[in-house]
Amino acid sequence: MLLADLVATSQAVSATRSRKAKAEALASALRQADADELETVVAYLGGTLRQRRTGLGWRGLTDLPPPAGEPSLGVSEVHEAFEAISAIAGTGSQALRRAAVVDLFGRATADEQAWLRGLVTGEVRQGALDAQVQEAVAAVAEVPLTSVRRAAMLAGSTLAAAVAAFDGGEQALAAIGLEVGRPVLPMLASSAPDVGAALHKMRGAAVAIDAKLDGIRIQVHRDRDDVLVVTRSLDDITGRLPEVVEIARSLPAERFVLDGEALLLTEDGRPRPFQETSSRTAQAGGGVVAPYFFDVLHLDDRDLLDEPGHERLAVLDALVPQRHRVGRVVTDDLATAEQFVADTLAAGHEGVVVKDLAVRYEAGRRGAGWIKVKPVHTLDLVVLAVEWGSGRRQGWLSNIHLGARDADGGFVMLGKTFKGMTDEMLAWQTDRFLGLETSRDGHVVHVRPEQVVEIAFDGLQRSTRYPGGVALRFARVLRYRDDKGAHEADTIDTVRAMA
DNA sequence: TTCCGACAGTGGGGTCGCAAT
DNA sequence: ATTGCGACCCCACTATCGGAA
Repeated sequence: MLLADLVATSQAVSATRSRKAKAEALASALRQADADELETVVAYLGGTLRQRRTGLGWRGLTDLPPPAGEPSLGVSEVHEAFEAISAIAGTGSQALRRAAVVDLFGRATADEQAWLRGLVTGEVRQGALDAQVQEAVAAVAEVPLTSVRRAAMLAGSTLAAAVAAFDGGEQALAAIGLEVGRPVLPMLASSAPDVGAALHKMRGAAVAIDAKLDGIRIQVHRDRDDVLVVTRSLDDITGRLPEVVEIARSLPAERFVLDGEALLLTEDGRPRPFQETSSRTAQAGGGVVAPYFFDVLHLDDRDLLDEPGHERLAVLDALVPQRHRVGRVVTDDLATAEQFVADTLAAGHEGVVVKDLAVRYEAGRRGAGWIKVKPVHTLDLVVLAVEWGSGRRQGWLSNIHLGARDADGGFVMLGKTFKGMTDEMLAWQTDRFLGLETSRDGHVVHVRPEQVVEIAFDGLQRSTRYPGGVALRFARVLRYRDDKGAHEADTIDTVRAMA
């Protein structure tokens, strides 16, 4: 199969908004693929390379050679080229990598170059990724979609599920189960503004409320002496968390899979800021990053994924000592729930996760069974500049620069945000900020600091990037405030007092 | 007919290691 | 020694489609 066929498919997928039509287009490309190139085709249709890291990014793909006039590259040929490039990563030979890139891209047409660049940077943007590919795989292999999805979650890979579906059909898919030592996509939580709303969504069902720790999500597999620790994206970080490995080995069982959070604590048991856990997790030394578990997926040849939450928690409590579990309360009473939230926040944690005790462990899903609740802070800030958007925001001013007032009438930048804007707001702010424009610098439009915006955020973090030494975490727009002038915006002193 | 779950897209700040300067 | 890039950690939010209610 030619790369050009894949690029044409991707263009057809982009051209329609119908998800069914997208899946149809993906399926017809799958039907054309030879058996020996199927894995590459599945990966590429889903917008991902088969290599975890290539050392290439947007910068490494500027200054490309002139494109070829006619398409000639085969799909497998492209995969082999990226294999070679990936092998160079880590050897330190930039010149070799550059030569390989020039060779590959020099054989690609202009369309193919652009598409390959998107593939490398993860910006294929065809309105279809894993989920649509799974749909196409199910259609072509003539197996139920639910079987493909389930296998993909349990194998931690759509590619593995696709291979099973094509090789052995529904039987092969069904044979993919939870395997100790093979990471599973973690279950995720949806969110609610407060515990009252979360409990309401549970419709009176019995719930467990867990403390939400602000660390690194970990999945820990142990098979006798073998321990594997992976992150939310299933990266292996076993070597960086020796304390977690030790604790896993100390638990009274031979084989298990645990879900939890790794977190750096101070001597007195207070959680350290996320930045410190992150730093300590990226290297060794400098304090103990301990695990705090909240779920168990497998214990000594017993799969627990399909057991209800209350059953899994009973197993967890029997396996893991309390000092390595997250704080938890089981209740259906709002006042008890609110008290637990207050206590958890007072202990320095990020928030809570409300969990329906009846639901199974839905690997890879952001289900309604788990709902996170975190407190939100707000500030009235002034827009200092705006950036032109890309993709569906092309032609709109999108990403806004935020500043707090300082003592001598100036402003201190605290970060940027593009979140929380409706299309209507994007249209309005494009017009508004062009009216306030003072100068341009690349894709940045500087404006007179007159527009006040109410910003929600999760907290403040230490910053070396911004002049005030602090930055907003997860900033998003709530609304523009036309009832306030810039002189009434919050000050950097107010911000520092919050930190 | 309306509602809502799941997806994809659009980017944010911070951390590290590594190579080029 | 400093800087820029790539790869991952943590993410929130809106628009949209299509099946569920």
